[in-house]
Amino acid sequence: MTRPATLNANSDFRRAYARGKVYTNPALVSYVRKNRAGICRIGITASKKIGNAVQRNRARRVIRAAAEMLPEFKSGYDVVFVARTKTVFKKSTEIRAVMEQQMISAGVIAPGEPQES
RNA sequence: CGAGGGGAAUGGACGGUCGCGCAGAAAUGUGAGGAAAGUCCGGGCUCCGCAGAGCAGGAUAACGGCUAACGGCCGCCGAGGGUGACCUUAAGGGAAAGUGCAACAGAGAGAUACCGCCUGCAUUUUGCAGGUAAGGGUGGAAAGGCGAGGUAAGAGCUCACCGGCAUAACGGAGACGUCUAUGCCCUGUAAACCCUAUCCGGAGCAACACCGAAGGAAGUGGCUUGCUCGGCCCAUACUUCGACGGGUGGCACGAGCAAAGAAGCAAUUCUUUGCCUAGACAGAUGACCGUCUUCAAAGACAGAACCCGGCUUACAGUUCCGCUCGCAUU
RNA sequence: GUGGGUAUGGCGCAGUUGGUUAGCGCGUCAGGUUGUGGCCCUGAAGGCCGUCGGUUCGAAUCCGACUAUCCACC
Repeated sequence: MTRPATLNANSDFRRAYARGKVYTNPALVSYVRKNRAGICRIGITASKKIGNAVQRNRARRVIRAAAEMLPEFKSGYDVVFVARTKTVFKKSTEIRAVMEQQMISAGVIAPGEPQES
């Protein structure tokens, strides 16, 4: 998928945490919520618990690279990916497998679609 | 061969595919560090204010130099540590301006008489008065140390020697050193108050300027450093709400980088030539693969946020150049 | 970016113009009391005062560097 629109506002993140569906894994946590904008937006967070600035940047980049390897998301969803401590030590291909499974469960991507990469 | 000490460098290299920030019409170019970190100092820049003055407050502390400046660096002296190479230096102004403190122990902590010694009086063991800091004991520290003279016993009371401090002379650019002379109010503490010398206006790029919003609403005299004096603007001013909001600039050509030469022990400075090398605003570097180096292929510490000079702290592995000590051999 | 605070037994806190041996409450352990438990009484253990270094005769206290954590402002 191409690089989508990003979530910026704190209120959007709070809405996703409060009302979205949660999918957890030791390497990645995903919050999915429908929006009314008609487009798909993605937010990535890496808290101070992850580590220093290098490790937080690394976690964000790995998650972004994993998302770009997946097929196009259905429009009308806000997706928030939260990095965890183990995300830093994973490769993007490992994150992609976890993310694909979570997105299929959420119905954001259809199962069995051919992968772009 | 073993042990150690100093200085310098590197922080995998090259290439391919997909993707990202910035510049560009496009092709394409370019894209994190030695510490970008901590924010401990110093400066540039911007605004406030302004002929500003004083007090308060803060910082620094041998000497000479470098620098835009510094609490930094270089050189050098003193002190301390090490057999040595070398290292540390908040230990490096003033205790002889003044004040304070020195618990416990001890008789007594710049002030003294517990034991002791000596003298006198009373006198039986002893008691009282005076003198005394040589000896005992306490303590981290006890009148600078030690010897002689001297004395009733003693005492820098006097003298010689030694240490410390101050002044003078000589050498040195200076800190300082040397020997000599003279004097001495010779415990420690100034990371206790303090004194001396030097320096410091305040705030920070979320500064600041402009555009837009609605020149909308409410309130009040306000600004100038903590205080005082002095000064400035006066309702077109200031504060709050609107508004933890939007956009543009500030924003990268700079105390810049590289090479060569010159001055200097060095820090550093000068001259010439060449180069342009991140600029985001929720924030750009990721994924996969090949070759080489390697036992092994990335696995150290770590991500610019206005910009520089330092300091401090973190750091896997590797390389290079001097030096010291010990043992052995020639 | 700027400024400030805190760190002391398992927990919550005192103690900082330097002084001998660092206290308090709760908790823990042992004993007593009770038919048993609680309450209560008695006693004990548990601290290199966040780390490293310095000043001093002597540092939880003063000074410097570092670490962790909390807070405020623009």
